[in-house]
Amino acid sequence: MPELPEVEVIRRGLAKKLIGQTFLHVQRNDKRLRRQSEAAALAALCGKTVTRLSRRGKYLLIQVDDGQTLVVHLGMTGRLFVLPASCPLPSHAHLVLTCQSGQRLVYQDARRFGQLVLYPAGVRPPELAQVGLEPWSRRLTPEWLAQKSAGLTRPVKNFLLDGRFIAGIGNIYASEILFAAGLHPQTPAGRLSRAQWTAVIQAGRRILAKAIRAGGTTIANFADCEGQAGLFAVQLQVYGRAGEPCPVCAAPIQRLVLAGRSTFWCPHCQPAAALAPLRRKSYQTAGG
DNA sequence: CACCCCACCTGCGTGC
DNA sequence: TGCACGCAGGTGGGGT
Repeated sequence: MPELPEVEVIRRGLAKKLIGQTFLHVQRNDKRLRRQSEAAALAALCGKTVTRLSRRGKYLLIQVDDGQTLVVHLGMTGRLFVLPASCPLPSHAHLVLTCQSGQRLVYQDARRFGQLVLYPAGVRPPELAQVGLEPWSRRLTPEWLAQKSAGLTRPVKNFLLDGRFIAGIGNIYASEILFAAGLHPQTPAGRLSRAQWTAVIQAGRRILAKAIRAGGTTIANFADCEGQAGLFAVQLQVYGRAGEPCPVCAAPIQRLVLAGRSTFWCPHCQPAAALAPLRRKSYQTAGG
């Protein structure tokens, strides 16, 4: 689930159900997460009313009326959903917040790569300081990306996965965005032209927005308490499709591993020839 | 610095 | 049926 679109879909769904709800009971199991507050600290949510749900990159922020903020990260397998009182808890339910309506907010995470940290009022969560620009930020421009990537030789795929630059892009959408932008995933980040960065920004915004819209149909399943099985109805063009024909040109989709992560691309639509290192020079001096 | 590798976990699909 | 293995949507600490 957990790239920006999925977190945003969850945020919107939870906002409808949780804002104004008061937590009457806090239940935390003894399994460690990647980052966590102690169970005793989480108990401070008891009696507090949800005022706001926001998102920063892949982090979900649940704010309550005394100013505390529960910062949630879903890791690889984390899920957040609201269960009717009658529904049994699923396995790997690490945090259960019972509302005055009887509904329960559940954090479930099989692999436990996620985070549940409660910060007091006035404290700025330090992990958010590392989060880069939101994809729709006005500050996200081809010039900004050119500056940040100047001199970097790492593949542009790895650059997109580095949330300190653009926040929220994960392994699936990195491949999808580069396909839409017509860029070979191994292109050195520092060699992209201004036009290529523009294509990355535009493809990124379009694909992420489309995924959010598609994910909207998914959250309803959570509401109906059948959230276990195959969720995201996102139309993936290349991810996970090695050997299948490219939806644009029918060439077989290729798979390669970059920074230890599966990467999918079309050899015809994303030719390595797009490297064009010559074009970079004038652009680098111009773009700063 | 920049970059890569790997650990952190459980579950699922595949092939023997 | 059982088991070993590879793979999985993320992050960040540590090594090169």
